[in-house]
Amino acid sequence: MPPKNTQPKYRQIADYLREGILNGTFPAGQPLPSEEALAKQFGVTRPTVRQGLTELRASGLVEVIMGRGTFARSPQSRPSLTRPRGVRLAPDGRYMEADGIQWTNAEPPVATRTDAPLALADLLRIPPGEPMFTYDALQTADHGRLRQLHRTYVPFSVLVDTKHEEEAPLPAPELYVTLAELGHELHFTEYVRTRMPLPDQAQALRLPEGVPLLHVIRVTLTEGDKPLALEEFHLPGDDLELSFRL
Amino acid sequence: MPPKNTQPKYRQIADYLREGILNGTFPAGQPLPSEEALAKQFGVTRPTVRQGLTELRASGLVEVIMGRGTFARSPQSRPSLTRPRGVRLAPDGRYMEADGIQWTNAEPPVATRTDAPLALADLLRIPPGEPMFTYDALQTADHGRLRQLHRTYVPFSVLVDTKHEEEAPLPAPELYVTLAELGHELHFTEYVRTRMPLPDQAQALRLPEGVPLLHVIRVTLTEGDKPLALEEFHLPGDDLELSFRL
DNA sequence: AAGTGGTCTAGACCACAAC
DNA sequence: TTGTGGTCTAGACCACTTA
Repeated sequence: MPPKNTQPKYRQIADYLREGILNGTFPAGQPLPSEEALAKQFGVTRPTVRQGLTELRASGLVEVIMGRGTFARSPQSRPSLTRPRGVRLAPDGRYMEADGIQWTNAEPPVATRTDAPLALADLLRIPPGEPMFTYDALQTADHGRLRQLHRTYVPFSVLVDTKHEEEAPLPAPELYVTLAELGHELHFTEYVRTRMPLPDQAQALRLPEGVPLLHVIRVTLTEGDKPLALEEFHLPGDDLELSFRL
Repeated sequence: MPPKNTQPKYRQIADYLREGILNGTFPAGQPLPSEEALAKQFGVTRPTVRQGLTELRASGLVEVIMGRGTFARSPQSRPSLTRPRGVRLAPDGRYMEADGIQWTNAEPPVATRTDAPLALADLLRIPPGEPMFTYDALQTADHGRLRQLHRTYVPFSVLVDTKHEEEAPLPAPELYVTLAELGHELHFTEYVRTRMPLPDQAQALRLPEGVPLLHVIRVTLTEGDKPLALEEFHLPGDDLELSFRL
């Protein structure tokens, strides 16, 4: 038996379209041929065409607008926004993000208490299960065009013998002032990961199909590298890059 | 007419399975019910079940092994590897990656000349179209368990009046020595992006379905912030995180 | 051999957008 | 009204894995 070296039809269709999108035959923003037209062109039925298109959607190369058509997305172009990561200490004792973005909470932030899951306990060097103050916020800027999910964790143990023992501290950037007032010189480490969003994350961040998340964990440390607090950021992976000075 | 508030069947199936994966009903590494079983359970046909499973695949929650079944993937757990980003200058004048990983080229690296595309010309502050030395390598470490795509760009203009005017310089880390010998004190900025891989990238990095890429651009600069060279890294987005000290 | 997922057909009917 | 994509059926046959 000769080896089978033919690709499945739906993949040939996907390859044809991807090729066209990357080489400019199907320019970004322009509609692809309709599913019906592709079915006729390739001599297959519509479900087969759709199977190919599903691949392109999952890889973010294509965007579907209901009732209008399937559109090529700009692929590997430059992100429109670069966010320098860092925290600056102003002369007045306040802290500012290096990117200078002014966020507002889309909804009132949710303050709760969480027991530290293993992964976070590890980064905070506290026992798993230790209670933490938790802040949860969906933040927007630039009239809703920028979005991020922001979560703050402060272990109870960090705040014993302070006025915050019973009352939740404010989230960053005020949190940094609170921590600095405990007598520490703060510094920060960030951990960057990526993954595909869950449906609720995709909705909150208005992510198109096939667009991953950037997941940033920022740990606030003392000068002696003792972890004080942890923040989680979920950022849209399209049209955004982070920059770090090494 | 009452508003239609029923989810499509395939999405109900996807939600049911995703829920089960996240809450432990379907533990990571364990097989989900077969497509046939799910079809019977939900009273639908197999294509409908598969449409739901396609969603979970694209979001990386599920892995399919041909002939064996569909398996839950560990979702948001901690990555097994943290790579501190940075470059260290050893006393002997050599440079080392902060993560200490020793990479070997899976295949001989490909040296070519490229004309600077707009996005890279911008970061290197050279005119678009200026020729650059280019190195391309698929690197592995830890017996092939770690993989990264590495590309180096050095504009011709940086190397005029040096012995490398005609002969391509070696890629990093030797490149840094070469650049330092031009009399510069080097520093580095990294830009982090994410996106879904193209098929060839997914294959080279052995990425499972639904796993995004980390795309890191490192620019080597003089003490006066003049860009000298640029490297691109494509890293698997699962099971890996980058860390940066701010 | 039995069980799994992979590919594909040939339709049907619906929801949405533009004209 | 027409054209687009969205959902779903009821199969068929194939390829791969395990026993």
